[in-house]
Amino acid sequence: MNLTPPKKSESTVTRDRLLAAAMKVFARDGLHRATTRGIAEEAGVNEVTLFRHFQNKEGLLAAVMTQAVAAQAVDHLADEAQWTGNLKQNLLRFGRGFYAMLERDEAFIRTMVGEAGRHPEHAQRIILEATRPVKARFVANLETARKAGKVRRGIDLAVAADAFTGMLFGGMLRNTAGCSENYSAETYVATCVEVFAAGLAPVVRA
Amino acid sequence: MNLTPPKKSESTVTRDRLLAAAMKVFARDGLHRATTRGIAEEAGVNEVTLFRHFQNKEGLLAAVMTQAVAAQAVDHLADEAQWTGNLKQNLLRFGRGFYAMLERDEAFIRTMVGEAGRHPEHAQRIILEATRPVKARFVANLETARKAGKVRRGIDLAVAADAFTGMLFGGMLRNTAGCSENYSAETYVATCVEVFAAGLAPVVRA
DNA sequence: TACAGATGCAAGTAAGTGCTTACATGTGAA
DNA sequence: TTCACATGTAAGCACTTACTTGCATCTGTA
Repeated sequence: MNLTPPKKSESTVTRDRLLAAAMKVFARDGLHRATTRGIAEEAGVNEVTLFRHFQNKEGLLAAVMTQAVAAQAVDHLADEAQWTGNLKQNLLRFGRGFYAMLERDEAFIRTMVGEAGRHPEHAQRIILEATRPVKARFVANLETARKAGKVRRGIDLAVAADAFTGMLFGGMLRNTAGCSENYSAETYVATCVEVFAAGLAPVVRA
Repeated sequence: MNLTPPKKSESTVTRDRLLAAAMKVFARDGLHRATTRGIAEEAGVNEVTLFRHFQNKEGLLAAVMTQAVAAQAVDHLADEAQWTGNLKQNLLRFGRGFYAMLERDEAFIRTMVGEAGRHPEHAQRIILEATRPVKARFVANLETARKAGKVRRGIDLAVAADAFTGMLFGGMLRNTAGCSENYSAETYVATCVEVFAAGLAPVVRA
């Protein structure tokens, strides 16, 4: 059997198309329901070519995961250069951007959540690597705000940051499932920011 | 037909064992990966018996969903009888109970999240029916607290309630995936409560 | 031109899947 | 006993899936 992966520049085009198609089909149909035939068809490529590039379906999945991490690139969301003015405005801008990103990748995120129990190491790596830089900057910005006296003490800001993103995350899953009654996604994000900002605000003493 | 069958027939026992096994295997392997053979084996029942009770795999899934809603029964979590004392303590008790429930049903919840895009009507129904009573009471309690002057105005408490549970939900998904660094689930819940309670607290004027 | 790597195409294999059919066994009630 | 009913056993069908093999075709380069 010939296992040597092709590695010329022309083949990388095919490889990329396969990766994009796999990402799409995996997200749409789930990891198990997705078929190599369907992925090859989506890529406009022969199924055999798929196996020539990635030895098997699992290899393809691993490549998709690895690429997905690099493709996220949402660092700008927490860019400290933009973190001026009052805390609430910053949280609102960050929250909106973060939520929009979650909504855009909803399908893929859902399958990741569902399959995380079956592929713990993959899921853990992808989540950590994809969110680490954003989270680090977000936390740093919160701590800067604290030094400026805009955030009270007594709260672990790393945990609070997870609480904030988790709030948006859980809300997005609920909203996109059609389980939010009588309010929009924007309302949800705004409420999250309102409560979170007030929750971090320094205590006013009479 | 016979109107009074108080005796639990043998058939009902088999049916319940199949439902329990299906719930377990669906949660463990995912809806598609789960096989009728595997479910029957888990139930200690012949595969043919499965098809005699539920016409097909989809019928079994529907029955599992229907039963899952009834099996939740976590209304007590937001029981107003317990909502005395200060708001933060109540939120902490509610939050801990809610989070524990999420953690207990993690596997099933994950597959539901993952499959929600493929079974929108089922997922929506199960989420709404399972969470509606809890949410209704939770919101009612928050509004009672507001009337007592413990919660500020200008916030839609129904949305805020979703934000709180969403925060716990998102955190549970992250924690159980091993993506929370350096802190425990209890710390997470406590931080959520700390921030949320402060976020709802009335504004103190100097 | 000659060659090598990348792809397409046709066909097939082994395994697994949902689901069915036919028949035998046990049990409780009339 | 007799009989209906729930279940077990064995076998199989029609289909899908991951993956393989062999060979033809194209394309860029030396």
